[in-house]
Amino acid sequence: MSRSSSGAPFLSALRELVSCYQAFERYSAYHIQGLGLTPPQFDVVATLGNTAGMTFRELGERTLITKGTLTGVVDRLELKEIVTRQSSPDDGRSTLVCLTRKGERVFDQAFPAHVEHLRSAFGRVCAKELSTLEQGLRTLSAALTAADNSVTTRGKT
Amino acid sequence: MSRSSSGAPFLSALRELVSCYQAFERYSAYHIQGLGLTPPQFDVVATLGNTAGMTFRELGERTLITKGTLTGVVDRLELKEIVTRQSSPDDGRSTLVCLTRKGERVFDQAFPAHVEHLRSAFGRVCAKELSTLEQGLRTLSAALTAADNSVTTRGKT
DNA sequence: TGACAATAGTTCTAGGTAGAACTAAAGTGG
DNA sequence: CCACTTTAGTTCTACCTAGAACTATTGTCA
Repeated sequence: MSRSSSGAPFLSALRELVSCYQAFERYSAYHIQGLGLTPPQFDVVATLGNTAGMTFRELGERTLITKGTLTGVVDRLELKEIVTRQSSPDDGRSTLVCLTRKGERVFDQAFPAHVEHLRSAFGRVCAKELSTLEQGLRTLSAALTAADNSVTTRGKT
Repeated sequence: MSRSSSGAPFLSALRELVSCYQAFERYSAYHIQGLGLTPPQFDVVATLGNTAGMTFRELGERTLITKGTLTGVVDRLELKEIVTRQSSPDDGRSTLVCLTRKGERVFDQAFPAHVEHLRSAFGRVCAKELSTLEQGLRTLSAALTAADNSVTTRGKT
């Protein structure tokens, strides 16, 4: 999707979106890996922080990781003794994922440090510009979602 | 990286960046998979289109796919008879990747269709807003790159 | 020209990804 | 109460991913 010279003006905005996202991922992942976690693992730990645990379903909704993938991510966090699986008392189908004591320590140390890491990049952009950017992204997201709906619902009425 | 409520204002811009990118990926991938290709495979085909072929190195630079990954992507395109590997006449180390005749047909059919698919989403956003967005993304990319450099070069002077 | 460094691809490892098929446990409606 | 449907997780397949180690070739320079 990294097209170069081509006839359509919107493609250059698109290229910028992709490369900005990749720059963020790179920057973020660099720090997270220094903590001994992968980005999805960090995402799970950050989501479970300061909660009493949650089901796979809930965890998947918040992290945007699909359930099949989540099984593996939680497996590896369990091996590292950062989370545990506990069967839900009120629903025999669901499993609660909770931070262990060690997991809480990881969260308390890693989460603020990561936010600080991000701030040291985002802080270079003035607040006004950041909010304009956020608004533009919102508009584009909406356009993509709208276009997506009008394509994927073709004839499903 | 999909943090919810938290103390820092820049996190909401960040969330928007991630979800916008994901919306784009979803929208784009949906169409590409309808063509029987994966997004990286399409990226390779689109890059090779209207060229006489290029080396793995060049192809990797343009698609932002690292060489280890590229080997596998090209393997699968070769199985589908969309590209071929040819050893370079002037450098015994390098391999040229070229579209086959079938690959060219795929390109001619898929590439304009995909640009059109994208236009039907991006066209919903006015040109002015799109260009403001592009500028904001550029600024943020630069901030991320700058922050990245000042972190990864720690003491490497 | 002969050691040594750089470069091009491949291979291997560990992990993430979606989606489909599967199992078990709840709900639901007759 | 029993079939039927839905929901929760797991498993499986096929793919992408980076990065490190490896092979083969080429360039360098003394």
